Amino acid sequence: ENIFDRSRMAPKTPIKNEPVDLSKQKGCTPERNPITPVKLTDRPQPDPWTPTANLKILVSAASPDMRDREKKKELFRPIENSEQSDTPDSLQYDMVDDSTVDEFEKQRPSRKQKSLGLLCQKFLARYPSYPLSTEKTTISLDEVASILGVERRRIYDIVNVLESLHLVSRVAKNQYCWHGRHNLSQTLKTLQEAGEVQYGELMTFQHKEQDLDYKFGERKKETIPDTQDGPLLDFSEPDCTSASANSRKDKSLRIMSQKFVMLFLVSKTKIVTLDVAAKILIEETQDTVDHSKFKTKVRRLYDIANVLTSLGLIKKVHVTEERGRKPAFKWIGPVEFPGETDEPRGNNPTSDPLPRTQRGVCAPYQICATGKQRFTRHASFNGAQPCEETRRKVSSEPNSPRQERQDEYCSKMINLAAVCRQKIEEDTRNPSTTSTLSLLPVPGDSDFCVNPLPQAVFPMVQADVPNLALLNGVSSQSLHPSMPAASKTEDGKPTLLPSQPFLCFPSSSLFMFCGGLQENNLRETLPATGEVGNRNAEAQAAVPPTACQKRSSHKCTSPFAPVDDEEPAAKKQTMEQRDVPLSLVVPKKPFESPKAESIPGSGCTPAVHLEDFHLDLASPAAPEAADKESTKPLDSQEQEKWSQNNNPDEPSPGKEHISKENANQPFLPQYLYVQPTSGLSSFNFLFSANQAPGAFSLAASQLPSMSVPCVVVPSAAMASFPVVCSPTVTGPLSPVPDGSFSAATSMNFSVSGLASTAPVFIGTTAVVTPKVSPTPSVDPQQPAHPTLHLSPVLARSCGALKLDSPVCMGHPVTVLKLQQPSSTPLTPKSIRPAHHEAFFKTPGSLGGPVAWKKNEGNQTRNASSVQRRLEISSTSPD
DNA sequence: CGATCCCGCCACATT
DNA sequence: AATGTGGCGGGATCG
Repeated sequence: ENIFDRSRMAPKTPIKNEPVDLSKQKGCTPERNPITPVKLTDRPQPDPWTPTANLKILVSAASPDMRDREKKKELFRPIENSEQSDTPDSLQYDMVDDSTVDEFEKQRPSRKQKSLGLLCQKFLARYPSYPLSTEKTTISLDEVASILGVERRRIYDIVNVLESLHLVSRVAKNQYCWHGRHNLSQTLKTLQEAGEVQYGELMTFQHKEQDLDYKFGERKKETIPDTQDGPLLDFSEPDCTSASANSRKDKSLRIMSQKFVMLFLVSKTKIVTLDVAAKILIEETQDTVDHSKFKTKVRRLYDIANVLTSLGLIKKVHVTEERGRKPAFKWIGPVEFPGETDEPRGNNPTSDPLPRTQRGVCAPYQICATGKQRFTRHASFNGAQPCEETRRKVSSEPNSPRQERQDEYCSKMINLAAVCRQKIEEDTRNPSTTSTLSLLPVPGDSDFCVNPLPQAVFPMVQADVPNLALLNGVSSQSLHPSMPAASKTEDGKPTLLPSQPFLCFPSSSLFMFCGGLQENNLRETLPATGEVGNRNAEAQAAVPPTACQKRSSHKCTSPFAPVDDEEPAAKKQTMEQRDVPLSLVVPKKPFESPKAESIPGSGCTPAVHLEDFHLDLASPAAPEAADKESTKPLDSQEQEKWSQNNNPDEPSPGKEHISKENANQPFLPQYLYVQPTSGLSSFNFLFSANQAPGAFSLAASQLPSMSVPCVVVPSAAMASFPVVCSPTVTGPLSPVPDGSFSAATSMNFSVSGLASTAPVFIGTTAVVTPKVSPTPSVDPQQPAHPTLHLSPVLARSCGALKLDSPVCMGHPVTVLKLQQPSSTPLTPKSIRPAHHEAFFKTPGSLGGPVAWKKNEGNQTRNASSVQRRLEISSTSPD
């Protein structure tokens, strides 16, 4: 019976009758040419076309499932088919199915069948990924909607996302022009650049939010205003802006989509959790508060993610945390965008793939090519903003400025940090998942957007708290104890990253460092490992190669020394190039690297990585360790550079300031420092801010590597220490080998200085999985990739550390031991239990713990995760 | 029960 | 005013 109906229906009438979508769609389309389909509903359809029709209706009404099945079937059809032919055919199929269906009832694919992702696939199947330039394909929304059998609304969802990536552009009223992926890389590149910049802003916002939240209204300052501008503007972008016309509406989906993509591109790890993304995206909303809002954002993100997934740009993964697993998405699309530097952004008509003309309209969506322009507005930052160019050039830039920015910058950093952390956490949680972040890998290019700004940051922070910083990771430990070891692998394996320079911060405050990791570094790291391993065996934590901090370097300088500003651009550049990885040194002793040991190393690879982040905290006594690290000589050159830059800074200021509150000096801009809130005081995190999207694909993909470098510094200790930055730098470009060494060296370097004090450095460990390494990235020597992976450090261990001395972590570095390790009792509790909270807080948040708590309550989300970990870590320590 | 996310109301934009 | 767009969130479904 059904069959009949359908057959008939299809051709003839549209489905009015049926409530069911299916029918409508199919049937309708044809008739409806007029584009917008009217709702079926409109007509209530009294008469059933056929007897069967009635049945159908009944059925559908009765059992949604049934309907679903039908739909499913439709869906099932090969996409290709679906295109045109479908319509009619589909009916048939359905019919057939129906009969069978009953049987199948169980299945009821329904919902899934209707998923946006599937719909998107069908949609995409209709058009060539790389259409000939000559042909322009126009897409009629109505047509597509009818063909695909969905409401137009759904098509908008898809198209909006595609438009954000410039795969399509809107030409007119129901018309879109299909561009295909020709420009995708450019777009991504642009987004990446813009992302760096923007993020900062966003991040800021977040801070605010947090702060705000818990605080009473103290909003901090200025920030607020910015918020708005920031993000949105970007999109609006420079060129296109023209129209600012688009009003606000533009925003959402399209912008959200771009931002979401940016997050991926910016993050070292290519993984972004939904909640993190939502938070970031909410930025605008300073309020955040609403839970509902968050929910809504997440919903939208799912929509976007579905489309991106269909495009093959991301994939779903889960990051397991202590609490549970969190949904996350991993970027699987291209990471680097070679060639085109700044391509002509949309501006050039010529190049621009998209038809600019229309653009006016589109414009908003477009991304600003480079963030630069946008920056203008950011200018406030002070020129700091480095667009890519700037960054790159950093040298040119005057860094100095910035105080103002600092704040902003800081905030940004923080945000990033938060993000990173989460990622890390995530990774840690589920090592298995893979999710890791790959941080390091930042490509040389990756610059840190922020960098420039940074200097100021520190000052703000200051709060200080005492103790150490932790990394999350902890939880992971609990999960897999073994893990830790892995990270280390100490054996020197690759894990360590050689290159990173260290930073030490005294004070409690958090700092952000930025280090870009460069590829080179990464690579380098590998080689280094051996050395590293030597040093400390495990310890090595420090070494994370990757970190490149180009910027950081200068930043560092600036911060430290008042001088910063002065820095010669040139230096900066150099520095940048070199990136210094930060390495943190942690007190080594403790660990014996339980982890490492435990893990035989390589074996664990992936998992390990995840865990990676552990910090060693073991003994305060670190100095020795430091020494070890230091052992290696870096490339002199690089070091020198650093030294130049850094040195000045470091020496003096670091210590003091930090210790104090002043902190004006921002160290490395590149990293984020998170000041502990009162509660947490103990930990400080540093995250590399760098976007470094560049990370190339790591081989790792499999592995989750985190790129994020995190550093935790115990505040207390810090004071005593001078800041050390190891400039490890390896030239980014440079020679690989050097790199490795350099890293090491850097470490050494720092150490030496520190040693006396016995500061601790913590490096995030970058663990590389041996296996992983395979990615041949470049030179064999540089197994680098692997290096990329950082291992998260465990917080607890940190905790321990903090006690004694300050710790510095270099993000790229691997941390060596982390947690658990035997010796260290990591348990934080002993150390300072209270503090964890602070962890992620933004500097602003300094406020007492209390405030913090509030936050939790309110926004659990933001902080919560981190905090949780912390807590957990503390508790869990194994 | 949390994660997903379909569905479509309805406001705002455009014609 | 009609129609195009698309924000938004209830609530169903999945896992």
